[in-house]
Amino acid sequence: MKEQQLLKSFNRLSPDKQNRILDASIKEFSEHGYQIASMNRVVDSAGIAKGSLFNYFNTKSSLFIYIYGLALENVKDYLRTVKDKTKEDSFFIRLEKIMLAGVAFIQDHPRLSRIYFRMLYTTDSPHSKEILPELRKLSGGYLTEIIQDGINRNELDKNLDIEKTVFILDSVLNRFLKVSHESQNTINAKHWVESLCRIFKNGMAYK
Amino acid sequence: MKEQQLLKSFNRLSPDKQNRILDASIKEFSEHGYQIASMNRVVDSAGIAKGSLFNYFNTKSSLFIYIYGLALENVKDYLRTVKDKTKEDSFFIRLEKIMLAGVAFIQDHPRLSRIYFRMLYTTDSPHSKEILPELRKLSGGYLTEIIQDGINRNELDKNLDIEKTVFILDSVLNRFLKVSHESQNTINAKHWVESLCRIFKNGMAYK
Amino acid sequence: MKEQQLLKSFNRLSPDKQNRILDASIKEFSEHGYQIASMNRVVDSAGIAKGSLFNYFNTKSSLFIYIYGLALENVKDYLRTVKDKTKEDSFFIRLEKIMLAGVAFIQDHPRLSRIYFRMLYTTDSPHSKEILPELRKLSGGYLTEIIQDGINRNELDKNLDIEKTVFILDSVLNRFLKVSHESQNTINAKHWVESLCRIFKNGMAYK
Amino acid sequence: MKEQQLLKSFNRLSPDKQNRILDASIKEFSEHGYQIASMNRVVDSAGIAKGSLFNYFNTKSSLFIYIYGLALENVKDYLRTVKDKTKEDSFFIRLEKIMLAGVAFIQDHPRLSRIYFRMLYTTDSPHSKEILPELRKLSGGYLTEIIQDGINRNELDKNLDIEKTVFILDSVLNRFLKVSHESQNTINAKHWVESLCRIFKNGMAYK
DNA sequence: GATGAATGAGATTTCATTCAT
DNA sequence: AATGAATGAAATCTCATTCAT
Repeated sequence: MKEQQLLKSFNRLSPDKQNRILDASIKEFSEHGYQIASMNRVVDSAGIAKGSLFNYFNTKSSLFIYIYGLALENVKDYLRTVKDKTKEDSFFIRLEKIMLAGVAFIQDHPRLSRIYFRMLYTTDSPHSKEILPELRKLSGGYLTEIIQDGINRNELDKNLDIEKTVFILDSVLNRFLKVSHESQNTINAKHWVESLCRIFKNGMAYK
Repeated sequence: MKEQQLLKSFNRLSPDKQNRILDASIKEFSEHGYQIASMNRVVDSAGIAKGSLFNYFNTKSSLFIYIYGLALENVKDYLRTVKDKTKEDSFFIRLEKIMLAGVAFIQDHPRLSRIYFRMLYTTDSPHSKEILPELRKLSGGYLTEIIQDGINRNELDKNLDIEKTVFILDSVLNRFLKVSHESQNTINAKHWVESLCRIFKNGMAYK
Repeated sequence: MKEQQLLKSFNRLSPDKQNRILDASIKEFSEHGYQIASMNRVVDSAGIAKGSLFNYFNTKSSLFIYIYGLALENVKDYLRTVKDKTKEDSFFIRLEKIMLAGVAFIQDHPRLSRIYFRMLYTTDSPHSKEILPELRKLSGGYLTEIIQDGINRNELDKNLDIEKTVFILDSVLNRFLKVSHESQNTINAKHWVESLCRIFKNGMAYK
Repeated sequence: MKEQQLLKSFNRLSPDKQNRILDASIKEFSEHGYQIASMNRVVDSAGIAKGSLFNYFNTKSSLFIYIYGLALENVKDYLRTVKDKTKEDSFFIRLEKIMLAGVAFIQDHPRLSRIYFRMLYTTDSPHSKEILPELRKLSGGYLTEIIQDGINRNELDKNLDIEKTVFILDSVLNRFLKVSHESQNTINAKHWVESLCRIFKNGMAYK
């Protein structure tokens, strides 16, 4: 309830001020991670008083959680959108489109992406113990649905161990997006995606 | 040369003291990562004077690099050993054994493993810009050799795109070991490994 | 701009607190010079928290520069005042008055004087490479004007090498003031000044 | 007696080692002054054990005093030599030669010169309270003799106030040498010396 | 005589948070 | 609601000196 009130307080600010604060916070957390991020730098770069920031967000931790929530909302939106858009595609085409949409998302939201990747790979944030499983469950559930669709349409092997298949796709997808993020999209994404999906489809064994 | 002298200085210490310092440092870096790791805590937990630690390692950064080097040596040893031991095995058997050996390594060296995983996934360490590619090259080269062996023996598809295959195996392997590390080996590793390799072998498509 | 803000921050303090901080800083820098001066001692002697001092002045260096600026302003004021007051005097009378006014200045501002002398003679301060020439130019320009006045009024030798004359007067003046400062004004300033000026006037040669 | 023993201990070292230590010490004190000079850097740069340096010189302070004594001996030698060499010259010629010899000394011994100038102008060394008057007395006595010679030969005004004349010459001489030292001898020393001496000789007044 | 490991005080600076105005 | 002064703990690192070997 208190928290609610605080956010109300933040939400009542002028959009311009809200944006300055969000920009500064996203920048800070994406560049430094949670622990090293500095509230001092946030207020300096947002051009507000130090006390004000603590009026809107009681603690550094709660500011972070707010920012993290934003990043998560964005990711969820993207996942939902791309799922809907590819409803009619066959499984492997759909997978390709999902991966390429991820690359595009990273290009459009580099700093939010960085926060998202940090959450996936570090443990220095508040609630990180709860966040990581939450994220894994999110992408796991998502891929499970896609795979189930593929099975239902007779595009995937009926005897597939779904849990392991999800694991493989999730691992490769995340790593691919991370590399794409780190390399600042200089790789040929389309070619990579096609090659990876071909291997998923056919396996590696000699035929 | 100066560096050499410093390490000499550390190496001249009694093995007991060396171990106390290494234990404390590994613990600190594995629990907190580079930036948050505290030299104060290291000296407290090693039971030495603050000045002494800085006599052995000029800076926090150089202590970290030393510890990182240790972790890397251990990983390299393990990789070499398991490759030699599995020379005669067919590709997918070999892959299974490598993965299971990784799980065993993590059980035996939980803190070094954590440092290794940190290096793979964070960017807050000195030289991390150089370290990550170095590690990727290490595991990439390793897997390339294993795959090439498999192709030479007609166990793998001759038309495989090796680079992408390495990418897939590396992603899944790392993620699997990371999960195994995080879950403290409570999962059924053998079952997982078999299932994952079966999918690698056969692919996901309906037949 | 940031600097501006910081000074604002300091200027907003109560005059009493400002003075305690200035007193403590001037004392510290005048007694120890820049490098040995200790921010710890400053906060202790000013009776403020360590963090506070760094709120007002980001760094030791910027505190020093502020204090140095104060000293410089005081010196410039004194120079301007005494020049105006002695407009009508003949050259050597004027010179005497300037020197005696310097002695008085030192008596009134012993610690600022010490900082000023430190800047003239040491190289351990930030920007000291730029400061020394700045100070030399200040006193050089000043003396040049005085001398030029003397020449215009036919009180000084028309063939004087002005640059060298400035050099001589500057050297002796500074040394005289420094000695006066070190001896805590126990010498007979008036007598010294008269004697020195007589030699300047007549030279040393046998006539 | 203890001190004596220590120096004996230092003097018994091989000339090579002595020189390495002296070089390192002179470098350190000339670059940093007494307080900032670091015994650690001295041993590093001399390539000896830390304990050894403290065997030869009990304390940082006594090392400094030894080095300072060296610088002083060098200066005294130079003063004696140039005085003897110019016995036959008339006063103002002699003065010119003394000044130019000073410039040459600085060129030959830049680091000892720096230590000497530091002693003249800073107060951060042990015994600096006693050292400064000692140095002033040294150069004062020296100039007094030279001036007295000039008076005896009827080259200088018999009514000169010797004390003040010494003061003027000492001030200008020191400042001139300091500037020469700082400018790394890029000024035209001969021209400066002649001009300065001409003014000393004739005075500044309109004739 | 030579060595260098050991020490702990002290240096500057950053930090999240509080609270009176 | 907004402000920014105040705080002291904690960070990394340097230092001259001692002393057992």
